[in-house]
Amino acid sequence: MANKLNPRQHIAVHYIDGPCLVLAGAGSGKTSVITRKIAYLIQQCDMPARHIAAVTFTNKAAREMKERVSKLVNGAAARGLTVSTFHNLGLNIIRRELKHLGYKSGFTIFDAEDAGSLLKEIMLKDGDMDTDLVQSVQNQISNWKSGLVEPQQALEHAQSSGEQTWALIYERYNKALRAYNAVDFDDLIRLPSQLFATNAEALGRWQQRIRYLLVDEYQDTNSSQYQLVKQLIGDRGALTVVGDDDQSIYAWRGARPENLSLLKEDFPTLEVIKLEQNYRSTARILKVANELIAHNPHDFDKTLWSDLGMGEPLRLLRCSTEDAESERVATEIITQRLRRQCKFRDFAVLYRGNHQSRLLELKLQHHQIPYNISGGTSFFARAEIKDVMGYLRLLVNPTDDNAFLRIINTPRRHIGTGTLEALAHYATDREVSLLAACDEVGLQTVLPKKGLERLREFSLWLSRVRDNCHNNEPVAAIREMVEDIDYEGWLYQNTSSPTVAEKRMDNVWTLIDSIRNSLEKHEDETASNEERVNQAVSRLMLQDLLDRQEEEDVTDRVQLMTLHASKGLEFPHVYLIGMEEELLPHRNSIEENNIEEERRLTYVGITRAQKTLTMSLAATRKQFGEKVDTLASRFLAELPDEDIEREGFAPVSKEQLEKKGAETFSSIKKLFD
DNA sequence: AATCCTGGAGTTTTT
DNA sequence: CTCCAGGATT
Repeated sequence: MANKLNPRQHIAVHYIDGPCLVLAGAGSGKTSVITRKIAYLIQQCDMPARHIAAVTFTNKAAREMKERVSKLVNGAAARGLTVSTFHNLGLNIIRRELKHLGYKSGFTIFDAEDAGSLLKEIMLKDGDMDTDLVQSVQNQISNWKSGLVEPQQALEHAQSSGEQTWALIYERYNKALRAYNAVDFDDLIRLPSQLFATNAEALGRWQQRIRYLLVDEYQDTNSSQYQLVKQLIGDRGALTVVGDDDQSIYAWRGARPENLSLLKEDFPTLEVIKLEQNYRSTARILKVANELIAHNPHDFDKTLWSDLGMGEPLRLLRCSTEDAESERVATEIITQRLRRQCKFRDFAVLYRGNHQSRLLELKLQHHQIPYNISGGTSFFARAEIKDVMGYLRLLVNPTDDNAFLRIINTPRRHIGTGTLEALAHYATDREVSLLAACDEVGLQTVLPKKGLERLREFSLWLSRVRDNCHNNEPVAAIREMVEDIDYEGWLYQNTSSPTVAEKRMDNVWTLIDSIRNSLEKHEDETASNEERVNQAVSRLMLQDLLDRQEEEDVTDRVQLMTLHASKGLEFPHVYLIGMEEELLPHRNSIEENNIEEERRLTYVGITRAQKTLTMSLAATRKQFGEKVDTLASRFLAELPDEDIEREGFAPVSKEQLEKKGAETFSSIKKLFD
């Protein structure tokens, strides 16, 4: 958007005299404000780009922002600009301050799965606890970490012996991470913030480096992220944050929307600028959205408006069953596409829970409507990627036992559970890593010859790969490694069809290719091969360079996604399905009395629509096998009647509805024939 | 090691 | 109902 800024946007971009909060409603051009402000700082304020940092929550947002900045500022001037996720910024800080943090080069970043298995191990060994609780303990630890609670404090505040046990596990977990030279995702924020609290010199270095900070989606920050922001800013006030309290939908994973209000207290000179002009939706859609969200309490009042015209009324379809609902949406898309002369990609179907997509998929397939589901298994969660990453992680960090266990028998090396258990036992006793234990002399006393031989062979092989990687061309060494283990052959053997195996192998090459990219892009003459590979792998562990992969199917397809996944996106025609009590608002949220967040979720859904919005519900729905009568969502009652056309609210028999569906469909079929 | 059976649960998700 | 994990069975 190189177009003109509106007056409010203009103020937001040019205000640099102090901390600045931009309350940016949905579709009000917040990304423009951030990118234009970066350009303004560089071009008009002569601030070197390397002293500016912009922080977002997702890699995708960061990428998009980088692109938009580079269109505004010429490449040379933008050199050194930091646009990254919170986690990536944290990673960079940790990397630079390794020695002050007591970590060694080549540390590992544990993902949720790794962290979970580590916890499980701890709970089995030290606590003799029910492993069903692993998930809950993991959540609790994440909450503690993002809420800046140290194990010590957790222990002190424990109200029961149960809580005490959890706090102790938390402590052991942190110690174990250090032993593995590993950090988890929360540590990427927590450790820098901890360092800055205790080490004024380090803080000074980074305050020197970052002289202006911009934060996107501020309502999604958690306590430790806010802490980090405050530390970096100090008393200089060189801060712009952009956010929308009405779009806070991640409180359940630690986000603190009240961080927006806290800004006013922590920065008394805070300048608050509201962006209320919406460039996305019709006035009618905004009117409905405004009415809905007005039912939530507000610290900041905000009313979206647009000059895109009133637009069509919204529609609300009440179908007999969830089957009829999906069928209706599918046939609607066919008719509307023809009537409005638009593309499949102009339609999005939004829903509360992933399971709601299943029926929809069936119906869309049946009508041969191309669609795309966002979510599901990400590129990074794929087994083949985790396997190869396991090798890379072990290459970079020999103490990474999780990686060791993942790959020791992938492909098969005929090392049985008995051998591994003995190895693990030995390693725990000596307090060395599994890989290191393989080479210890004492091991032969506890292991059969064959098992020992195989372990030694593996260890020797890996150190050869490591040497090769450090002394020669790293990417070639990694390719050789993958060929050496005949991963391809293993894939073909262990996959149902050759085409699937081929695709998986493609993914592996993509992964290796992105390492090549990463090494080229971050060419650091001073760093050794080892250091460069370490850095590339740790970036990969944040799936930084990889998730663009998923975007390449932005062809002409209907978009299916959860309400959560839809945040930040927009579509000409939106279907919001399942507008029922217990679904939206979700049953659990009703129980937890968390209606406000559900209302915001609905608000996010409504404000995705540019031209038309159609909501739907089913009168009955199968729940865990049995048919249940549903209740219309309470949110529907909060919307203005005069802007919504209702259909299916007079008693309509199932036969009639089906007939209607069939009629629409056959009339369309004629058009095709 | 691979497969079958049983029981329990059943939101949202990024890094 | 449908999916998963984990145990039991082959």
